[in-house]
Amino acid sequence: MIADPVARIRRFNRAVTLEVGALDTSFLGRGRPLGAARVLNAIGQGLGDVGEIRDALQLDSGLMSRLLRGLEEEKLVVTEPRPDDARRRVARLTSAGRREFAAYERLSNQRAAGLLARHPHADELLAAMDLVASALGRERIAIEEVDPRGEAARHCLAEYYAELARRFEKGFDVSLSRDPQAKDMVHPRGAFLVAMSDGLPLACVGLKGDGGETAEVKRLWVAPSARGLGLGRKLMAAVEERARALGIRMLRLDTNRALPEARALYLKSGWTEIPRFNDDPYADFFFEKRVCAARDA
Amino acid sequence: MIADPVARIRRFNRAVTLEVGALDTSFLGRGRPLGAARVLNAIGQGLGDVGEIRDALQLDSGLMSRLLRGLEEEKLVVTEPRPDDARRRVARLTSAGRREFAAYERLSNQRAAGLLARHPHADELLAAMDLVASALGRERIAIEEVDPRGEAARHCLAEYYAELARRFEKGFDVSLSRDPQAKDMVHPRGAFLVAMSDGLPLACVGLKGDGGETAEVKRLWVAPSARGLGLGRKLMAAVEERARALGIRMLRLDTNRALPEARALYLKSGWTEIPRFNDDPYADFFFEKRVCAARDA
DNA sequence: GCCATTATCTGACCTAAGTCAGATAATCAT
DNA sequence: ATGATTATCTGACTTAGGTCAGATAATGGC
Repeated sequence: MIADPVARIRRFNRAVTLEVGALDTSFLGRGRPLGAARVLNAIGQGLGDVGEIRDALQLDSGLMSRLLRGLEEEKLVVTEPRPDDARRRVARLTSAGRREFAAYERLSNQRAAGLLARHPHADELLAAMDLVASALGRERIAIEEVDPRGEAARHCLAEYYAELARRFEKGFDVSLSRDPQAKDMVHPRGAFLVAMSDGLPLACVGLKGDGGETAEVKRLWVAPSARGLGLGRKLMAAVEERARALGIRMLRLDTNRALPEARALYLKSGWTEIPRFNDDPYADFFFEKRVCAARDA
Repeated sequence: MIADPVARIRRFNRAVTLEVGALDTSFLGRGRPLGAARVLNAIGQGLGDVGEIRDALQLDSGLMSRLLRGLEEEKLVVTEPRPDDARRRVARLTSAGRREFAAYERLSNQRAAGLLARHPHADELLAAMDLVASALGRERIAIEEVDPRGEAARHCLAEYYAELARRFEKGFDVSLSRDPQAKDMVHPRGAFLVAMSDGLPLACVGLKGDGGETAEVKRLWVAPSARGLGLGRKLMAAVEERARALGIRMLRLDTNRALPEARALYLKSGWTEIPRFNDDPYADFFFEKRVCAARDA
């Protein structure tokens, strides 16, 4: 009873409400109501269109308008009609606005850093926070196609290689593996997909093509804090879809015996085991799947 | 940069604000503003004194008074002066109030249960939530003396035995260990202390005495989600203090080689290793510490 | 018994947030 | 060109939450 799951969630809610409540009122620490601070923050994050901000913050149009007027009176923001459609207006920060936005950012960062400094095992705390945030925000996870040399992809790949090094019996050295060139994983030969959750990349998969009708699926990885959310399955479906759009007819992949959950996923989602098709020292199992085929035929 | 700890904490804050914000407005789901719902909830939790509620919810006395009048008008609450001091008033729920309180409880429980049901690895999510809640609430962890047969103690001991079974090479069977009688761990022979964090017991330790000047420290355990917060050290200090108050002059304990962190704690906090003093099959190391001695002498 | 203290309540007032019905002006479809 | 649609703004109004200066009444110390 005392460890009743529901009671534990409610304890979590109380703990977090206290902490996050303090965070909200810290916005008031700069003498501006929360609503105005939120709008300033949204503009600082890069939102410009008034309608966009309104949607993002779920504000009534009247309220939005007034908050914007207030920020204009403070000379933190200027608005102007959009050249291509003069009904819409775009807002941007003045230099004073940028200073003020930076001050809010600093405050938030200080609070977060303070929390970390107070906790002796910051790594575990962060991992737990990631897990909770991913679970709570699972409806807001979006699959995006990104540049495999960009920040999000590099983050995923670094975590992926580190995990292989931990899990493979003999460790993992990326230079021994058949490392695909990044240019084989960008349009129009291939693609690189990541699952983004509020700015944090949680999972990735690469599609490596050579311009022909066959391509290879590589680098499937899901962050430990996001396992169980079905991201592997979603990414595999997305990469198949992407391959179909690129005119690819046959997909292949290889995997290692130290990754049983990956093999289970492939078996479960329509892949067929085939004989070895390369000499990668880390590859133990080989699969293929035809795309563009009639469904369930 | 993308995995910058501060950015990750802020992502956590955003995810949780959305979830907890929805929770707050769900209080509005019963047509009552948040303030009134909070007061009703506080009374339902057992707070009676008006001043106590005011302190707990951090409300201005004027606002508190008005919220209470509102609940009285709704016939959910009655207040009366306290017999021993007629300046103070106590509030309690009417039967309609109890029904309303129960409805809020049901709503909260449903929300929590819904969250669990949506997540495939509920255990890990709960463990992560416990860890975050314990870290955020570390200033609000209190050490209490409890009955070793009570709910909090039984919860700790069950977790403790389960952990020993996992970590000992040959498993753990409590019947083989020299299990102290509960009556040896209550006043005036001994004590049982738990560290409580908002209703959840996070750690425990027992002091087993026989009425003489020597006693034994047993059953030191810290929940995995609370390790690194210094609770082990705090409990050992508290149990020493408690022993001193009971007139005990010498403490002893034994521990197993599979628990290196416990041994390190004893070595670090002034315990002396001594020869085996019992035939417990699970004991590998033995320590003693003199209490009532001059500090650092 | 008297006075300072304490707990609660009341009235006056304020700000933040949000709602809603038009007003205004630009754009789109025909 | 004209009427419907769209984006934003303005004014009037409401509710929630909160502050503050006394009012009221009970208590405790002397």
